[in-house]
Amino acid sequence: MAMTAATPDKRERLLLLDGHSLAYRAFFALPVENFSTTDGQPTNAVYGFTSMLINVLRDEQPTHIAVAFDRSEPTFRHEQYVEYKAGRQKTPDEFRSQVSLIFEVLDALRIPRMSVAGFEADDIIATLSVQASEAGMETLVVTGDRDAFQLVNERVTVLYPVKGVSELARMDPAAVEAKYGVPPERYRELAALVGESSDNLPGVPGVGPKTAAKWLAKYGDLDTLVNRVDEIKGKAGDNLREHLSGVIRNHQINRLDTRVGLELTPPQLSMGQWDREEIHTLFDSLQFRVLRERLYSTLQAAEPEADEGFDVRLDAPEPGGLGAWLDANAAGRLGVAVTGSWGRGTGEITAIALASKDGPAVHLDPAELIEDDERALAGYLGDAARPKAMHEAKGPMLALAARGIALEGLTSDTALAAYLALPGQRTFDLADLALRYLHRELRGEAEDSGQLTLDGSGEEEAAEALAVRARAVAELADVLDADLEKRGATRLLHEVELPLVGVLAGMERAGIAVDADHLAGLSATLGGQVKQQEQDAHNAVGREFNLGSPKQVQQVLFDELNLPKTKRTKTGYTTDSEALSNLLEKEGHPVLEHILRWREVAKLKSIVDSLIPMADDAGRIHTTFNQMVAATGRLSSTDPNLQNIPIRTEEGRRIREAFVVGDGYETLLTADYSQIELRIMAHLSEDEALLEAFGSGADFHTITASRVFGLPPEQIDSELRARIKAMNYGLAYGLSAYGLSQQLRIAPDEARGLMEEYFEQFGGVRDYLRDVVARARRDGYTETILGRRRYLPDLNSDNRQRREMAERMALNAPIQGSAADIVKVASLNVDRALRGDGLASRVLLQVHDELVLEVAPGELDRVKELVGEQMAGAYELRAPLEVSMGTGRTWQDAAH
DNA sequence: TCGGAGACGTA
DNA sequence: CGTACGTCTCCGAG
Repeated sequence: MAMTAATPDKRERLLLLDGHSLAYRAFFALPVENFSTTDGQPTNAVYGFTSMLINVLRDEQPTHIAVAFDRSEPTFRHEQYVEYKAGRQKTPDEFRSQVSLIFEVLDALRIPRMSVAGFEADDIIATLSVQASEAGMETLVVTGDRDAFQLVNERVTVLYPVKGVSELARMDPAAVEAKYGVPPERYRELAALVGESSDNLPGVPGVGPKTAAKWLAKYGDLDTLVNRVDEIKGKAGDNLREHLSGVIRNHQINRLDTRVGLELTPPQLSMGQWDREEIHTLFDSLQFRVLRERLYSTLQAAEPEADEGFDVRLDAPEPGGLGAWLDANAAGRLGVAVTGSWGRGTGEITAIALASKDGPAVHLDPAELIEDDERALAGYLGDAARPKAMHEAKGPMLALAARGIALEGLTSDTALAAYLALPGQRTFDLADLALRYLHRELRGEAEDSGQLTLDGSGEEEAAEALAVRARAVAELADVLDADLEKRGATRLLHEVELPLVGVLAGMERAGIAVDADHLAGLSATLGGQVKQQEQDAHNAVGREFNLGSPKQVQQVLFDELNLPKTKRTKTGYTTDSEALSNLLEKEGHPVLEHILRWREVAKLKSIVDSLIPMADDAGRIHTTFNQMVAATGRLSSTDPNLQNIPIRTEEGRRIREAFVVGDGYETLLTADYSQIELRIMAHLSEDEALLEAFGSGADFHTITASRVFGLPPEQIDSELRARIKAMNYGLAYGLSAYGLSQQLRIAPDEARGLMEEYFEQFGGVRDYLRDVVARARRDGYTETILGRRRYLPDLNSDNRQRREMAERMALNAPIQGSAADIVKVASLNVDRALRGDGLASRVLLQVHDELVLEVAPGELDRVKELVGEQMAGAYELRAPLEVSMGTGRTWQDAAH
């Protein structure tokens, strides 16, 4: 950390910021195009302000702090001079929407913000700086308003942004004098002569800082200058005499008031403890990732409660003594921490530590254990009756399984528990959770007391660090148990998420077989097409360009070919497939077809090429399922993502043909839920008409369409059916009439009429959707059928974009989340039933509403029956779940 | 080298 | 101006 002149001393140091002035600076310094959230909320001012704030906290290490804001009401200056600040441009809307976000940042950081009717931020700052000086404090003022220079003295320094938001000029008395030629106490007089256009305070024409400083130097002060104004010669002298009253007025108005009545005094402004959770949530929603990291590294030391670590005693049982140690120390739940590596369905353990929440710990290197101890360890880990807690157990589970060690008896996974408590978080770092829930730093106590020996090779430290993790997990598990109980998520954790860990590990371990030759063939075919389309596109334009660069595509289409502009994006005009298809229809330029086609085949080729090297020696691909990322409760799949393998196009489906049944198995089986989300919507809304439509057994979209249009089902053509199908699905996403009109390419009025008629028939759905949002607004969260919550604080945001986004999330979360609940229960039950019946068939993949299984020879009939039963019976909905299945050698063949 | 932006694959 | 994800590529900032 760079700390030269700014090295903190013992003295108390008050930091005062001018909120509006700095935010306004940031607003114009940072391009709004580059600083917006994905949902379009501009954040350039918040970002710049927060960035400056963090920098100055880091560099100046203040002990006290406040941020002052202007108010919209007129101030005493307006009373003195009606033209004060007249002629200012109206504050841009993009700026105004960010002020409340800045308030949120400050509130989360527990930084007091102050504003007083009738006064400007500068007056508050002036008052506080005087009071601070009297209290013996040093003051730093950060503002983009030069008026503050009048406050500068030995105890008050102004930090003035010079360019952008990253550099602050340190204005102490010497710096002010060097820049303006007058000492700070004369600055007001100089400013009165020069004027301030942004405040609509005109100065003397032709007089700049140079001349003004010269006069003040010659006459000593403004009073004397005014008294002897006749002595000044030349044009400047004439101007001064002519504008003398203005100068005197300026001098009165630019004086900062140092006697504003305030509720807090400088000693009351000490830096408080900020709320890590709030900052997480807020910065997540603002999409400030880098800033959050910077904030944490700056303020980590400022978390006063976090000065404790974990005091763990490490036992070293004799060889052969592990069993006895476990009998003595593992009566209750132990925390288990593991180092090693894992992924792609396998892994390796390098060390393992066990610790109860208040007893001793043990650290083991599995490679060095004698046989007795290894047996004792495996026996303990595999014993379902001996409770354990881990943090992110799935990876270690894979690594243990690779050693032939089973892991049973997991009664908590602290990451998973935290995910249920705070499903919107991005990460569930153990150190973060220890701080948040235990108010402790993830480190040993020895380090704290300085007893750490530095001669070791680091092995001891590593062992202690792992023991600390095990201990932290043990303690955290209890606290999270209590937290989940309060949130009503205990059963969800113990009966769904925890047992699912093992099922997912099994799926990852199994992997799915691929036909390498088929993939290679596809890659070659697609490669040829990519080349061809690229060539054709270049020929159609008459020059080469990079089809993979949206920027170059924009240039070709809109600058060179002068095609009509499409919808705006942050950086230009969109070239997405919808826009290009529209252009193709209207303009018919051949290059459009080639770009679209190129994108299609290039995408497919990239998927194929990414899969090829993923296959292991046995020709199987192992994805990783993430159980803690989706805010709604869904799983996600990475490395590779097997939940987005193409299916919509003929060529896409060719990729599905590459996923095949593996050696020793008879066939693949896919089983999926029909319209699970719509059934859930019918269930939750209890809309009689909708439930009846599901009960009738006929085509759901046709039946609902026939009700809406008042026609018999046989008169519902594909066009009418498609409209209602779009409505049916769109409702669960918070679709608007406008959105529907866009999708169906009909007039907004027509779409609105369609929605009205729909709700006429299915009023229960409308009531339910309304109610869901209202309840979420009141409670702060939505809930699924199994009690999985999603917290949506933005439902009460005063920012419309954010609020409406949160409303759509509130509509969708119970539906998507309940579907996720059901599929998870189904996965568990299918797996359990397969094991229970001693079958060798196994689940390989879960794709949101679909399971893919590999069926062992001779088991197909039993497996089909079992899967159908377990999936349909996973949850009793008022619109009963329906499952359809298909089998085949490949994933594609198994489609149905 | 990293990360944002744009595009696009799935449910 | 319809939710939830992950990955690829390009390209500018560091």
